[in-house]
Amino acid sequence: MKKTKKSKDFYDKVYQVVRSIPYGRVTSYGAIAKFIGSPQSARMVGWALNVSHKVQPPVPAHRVVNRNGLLTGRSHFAGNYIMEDLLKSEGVEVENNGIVDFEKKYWEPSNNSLRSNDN
DNA sequence: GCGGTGACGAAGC
DNA sequence: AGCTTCGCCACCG
Repeated sequence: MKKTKKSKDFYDKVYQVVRSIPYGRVTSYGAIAKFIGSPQSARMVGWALNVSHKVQPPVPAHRVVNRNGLLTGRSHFAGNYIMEDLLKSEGVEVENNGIVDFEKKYWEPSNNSLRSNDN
């Protein structure tokens, strides 16, 4: 009964990592892609997040921004304000479509964090 | 089955 | 320093 995971594995990993993002933290597509094993496949991460809205438990895609810290995918949410509003609600300051102190808020995916949240 | 596209990223110009 | 091209691979027509 092998199911030939194919790309499903990639998607699943993306969701796992994104869900593991701590409150008030953000990460980048490339970081997730790299963590998965395809550092150049950052686009696939974005595509995975594109369908993440129908995945459950819900994936906090608003915590995922590009490597610049810009909210590039905000227009893919229910509203253009959703992503920014959610981030602000979590204590992440957003200005000019970008995350303030992105380096401080930046969270890098790690296997340790997937098992238990102990930073 | 192929070409165009994409919530990215890095390199090239 | 800003724009363009390539790569990556899955999805859509």
